[in-house]
Amino acid sequence: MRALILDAAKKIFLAKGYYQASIRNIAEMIEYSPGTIYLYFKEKDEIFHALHEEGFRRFLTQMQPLQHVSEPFERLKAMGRVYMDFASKNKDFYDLMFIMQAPMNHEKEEEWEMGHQALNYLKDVLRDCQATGRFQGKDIEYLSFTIWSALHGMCALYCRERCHAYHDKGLEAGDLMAHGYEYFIEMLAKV
Amino acid sequence: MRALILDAAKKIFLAKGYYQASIRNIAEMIEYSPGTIYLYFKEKDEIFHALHEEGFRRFLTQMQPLQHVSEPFERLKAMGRVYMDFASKNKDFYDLMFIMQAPMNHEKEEEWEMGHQALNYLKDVLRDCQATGRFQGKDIEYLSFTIWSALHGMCALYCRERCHAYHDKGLEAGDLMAHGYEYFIEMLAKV
DNA sequence: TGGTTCACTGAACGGTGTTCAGTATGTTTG
DNA sequence: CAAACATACTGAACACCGTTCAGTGAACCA
Repeated sequence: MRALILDAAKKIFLAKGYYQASIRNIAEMIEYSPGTIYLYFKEKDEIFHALHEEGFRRFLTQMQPLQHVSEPFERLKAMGRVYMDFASKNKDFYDLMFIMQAPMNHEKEEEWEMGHQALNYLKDVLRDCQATGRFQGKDIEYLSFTIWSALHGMCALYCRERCHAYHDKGLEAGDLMAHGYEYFIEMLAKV
Repeated sequence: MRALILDAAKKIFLAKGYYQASIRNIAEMIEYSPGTIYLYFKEKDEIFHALHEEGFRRFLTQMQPLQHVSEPFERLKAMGRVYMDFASKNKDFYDLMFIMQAPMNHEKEEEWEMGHQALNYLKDVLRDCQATGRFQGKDIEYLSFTIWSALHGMCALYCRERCHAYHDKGLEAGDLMAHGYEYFIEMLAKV
């Protein structure tokens, strides 16, 4: 039943966004009464959280294979590409995971476990880079934040349609993301 | 009257966010009935839009003086600092302007005029940088996107509380932003 | 057969954005 | 001065929302 609800919720959440999606919509889709959903989830946020986790599971699944790329900087570049790719192809999951406000209210910070794991992948690869002589003298915390931010910035502008600012130039979002990433990596390679 | 409504709306919007803020709240604050607000604004989105514009007005007001910094790369750095500063000190305006989803639905893209102006400030300073030999061979559109994204990324993670991922390390958001910016500028200087 | 448990319902509560017939206060005109 | 019109505002109503909970019916066990 939980799975049935989550499946419908996923469709509706991702199609309409957190606030436009309603418990009644979800109930209608699975042909149950709204009350039923509350037998399986304490509140709307809890459904959100379950999807949040699924997003991170997918995300980590795509990241994990890259741990086998041995050259650290190559690994870092590959991880970045996968990150951007994940956002492009799972716009709504990305939004849910990194932009939406809804769930963080309730101080459920312990549930960010998977987020920390993803961040650790990044920090690890940066440490490995340092072992090969890159990023000398840089603080891993600050550096990881800088890199994460640069990628997140592009993805967030994309997800929230701020790339339209470039539309009149005939530039399509995918192009922007690809070139933006390329430029950033070039900068990163020189630091 | 419009001003009275906007003033109350600003307080409530910025305190509660777009979706938590209600027309009834605003009406209550100014001691009028909810219906009255609809005599001055077609819908909730229109109030949002008015605030959106005020945000950009403030933003541009802080940017404008920097046009007098003559050395282009110094001007770029100063603009970046002002951008980050604006986001830190006007978190809610920043959210409204660059993250919230609400208003963009209605294809009111012509109203992004001020956004374009801000973006042009960035592109102009980049062209000036190129004239002094920096950023050779780089496309202004892509480069401006890369830079905007890097700053936006930090601000967006800050606004939507994703910096908490660093909290257990005793790192405060302001620190992260400052060092993240510093690192990014260092990278930019080398490209 | 009676009692208990379980899954589910749907009306109800207090909230939301939005509309609109109605009111009450000027202002203008005959 | 009175009648006609204009303006400013109200607040009940509509259709939605998340959430709760008394009640229903079927399944199981004694």
